Amino acid sequence: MYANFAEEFATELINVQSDTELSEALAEVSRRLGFDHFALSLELRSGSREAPGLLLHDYPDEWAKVYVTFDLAGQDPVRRACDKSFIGFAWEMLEQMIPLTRGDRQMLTVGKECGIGTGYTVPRHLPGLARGTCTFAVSPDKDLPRCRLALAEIVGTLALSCALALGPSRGAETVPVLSDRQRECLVWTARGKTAAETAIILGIGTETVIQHLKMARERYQVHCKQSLVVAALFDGLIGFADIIRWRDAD
Amino acid sequence: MYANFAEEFATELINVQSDTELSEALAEVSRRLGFDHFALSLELRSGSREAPGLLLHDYPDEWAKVYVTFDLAGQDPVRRACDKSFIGFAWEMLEQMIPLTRGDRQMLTVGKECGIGTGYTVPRHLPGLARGTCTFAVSPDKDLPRCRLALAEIVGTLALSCALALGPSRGAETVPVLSDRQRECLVWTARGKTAAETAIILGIGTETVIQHLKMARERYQVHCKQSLVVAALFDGLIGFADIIRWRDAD
DNA sequence: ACGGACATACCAAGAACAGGGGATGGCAGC
DNA sequence: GCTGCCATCCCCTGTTCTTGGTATGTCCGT
Repeated sequence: MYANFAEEFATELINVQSDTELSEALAEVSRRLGFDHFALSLELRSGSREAPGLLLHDYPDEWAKVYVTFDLAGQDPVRRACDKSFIGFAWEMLEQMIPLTRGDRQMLTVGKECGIGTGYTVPRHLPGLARGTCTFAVSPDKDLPRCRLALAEIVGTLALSCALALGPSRGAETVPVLSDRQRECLVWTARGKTAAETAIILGIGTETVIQHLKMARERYQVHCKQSLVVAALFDGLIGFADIIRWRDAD
Repeated sequence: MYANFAEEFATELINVQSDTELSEALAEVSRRLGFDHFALSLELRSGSREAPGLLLHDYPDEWAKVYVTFDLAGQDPVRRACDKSFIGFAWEMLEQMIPLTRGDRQMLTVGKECGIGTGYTVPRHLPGLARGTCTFAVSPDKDLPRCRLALAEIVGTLALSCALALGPSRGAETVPVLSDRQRECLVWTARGKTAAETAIILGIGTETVIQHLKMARERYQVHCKQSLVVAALFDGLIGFADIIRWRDAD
């Protein structure tokens, strides 16, 4: 029976034309897989304004309200863990994936009180384009249907692909391009060097370094170092490996 | 059978300790799925220096040699398509995903001549950390085993996860733990807010924000904001999702 | 009940940076 | 030859950060 499950769902998704249809399909399939709730979120990075993204779920109203009003998305440990894994993960694994603060634990507890026990979240990223998650959750008193997690992985991936296809046709993506020198300055900055230190390292003037960083900030339309570093990291212009190794060496 | 296959493979991977073992496991599983070849590549983010990463495959020598000597990786249409999809794709879909140049088509033709007919590639990204693909291919005269593509998706994902785990052993490291308040300040800082702005947002004094950041820097043993943000991002204490959305909103 | 971790608040000196100007030379494309 | 982009350097003003302190009250676990 499971053999065809994924294909069935895939076929179903081909005909999906709207958010609502996708939502209904997901609701049904999550029940059939033995879950009580689903949540799909897709954030598109369109350079422009229009609110890019999609959030479909059938979480209890209470939880949804709490989540939105307190802007818990900004401190959701599940979302953070999504940046660490290629594959879906059960929430029990969170502790092994990322450090949990007290607030994180409390958040999970509040979730339980609102009817979300534990879950399995499928993370997907497209650098510079989109990031998405698809979560399947069960009520507090229940366990995850372990033998269906592989299916959940597939179903989640399919749903996210579908959501992506539903989104705005991605056109002129303007990923800022930095010059080599700008990038070099940026890397050293990310490594924690000051402009003056960077200047010595690169053998140029302090002012020049500041100028490069200034121009880099302009291109990324941010106005401070932190944001610049974060943006460049996210776009893949620089990578952690470029930086982290230098943490003990400096 | 479906569910078990994936779990079997997953169980097998848990015991994998080295590249070679992973390679062998992949070779075997790809045969069982009805493919003739596999290729797994994992690039860990480091723009420069030694290329840290992993390439496992059992492609014909001829093709491997051509691919490497002409540095075809830089112009591989399959790799380009990987930046467009959450889910694995059959190479027949390439045209619908990205524009194919003449060179691209030629490359696919040469591949065929070397014994690689068509394939299914599973792409995965982790912003700032890694980028990986797992491909299952068949000989020129054969078709993809359509009904096993869902399994290939799972198997590919598992293999990539395994490869990632094999990589930089971020094992018994003492990851600094920040208090919730410290983390909040950190998040707003990463979003590009100054201490004063953060203070207003959190409804506390500017000096207090500075104090929190001070203590956070101490715990991470860094002495500037950028490094703090980078370190926290790398450790997963904060995630890109916490930050990026706020780039246009500020 | 006590120590420890946390949140809050303040002070002060000096370094570093953001944002605003200009200015020069090199090099590629049209 | 002009234009545009890049790299380099310089100045200035005001703001923000870093780093070193001190101090109070709360909450939690043992």
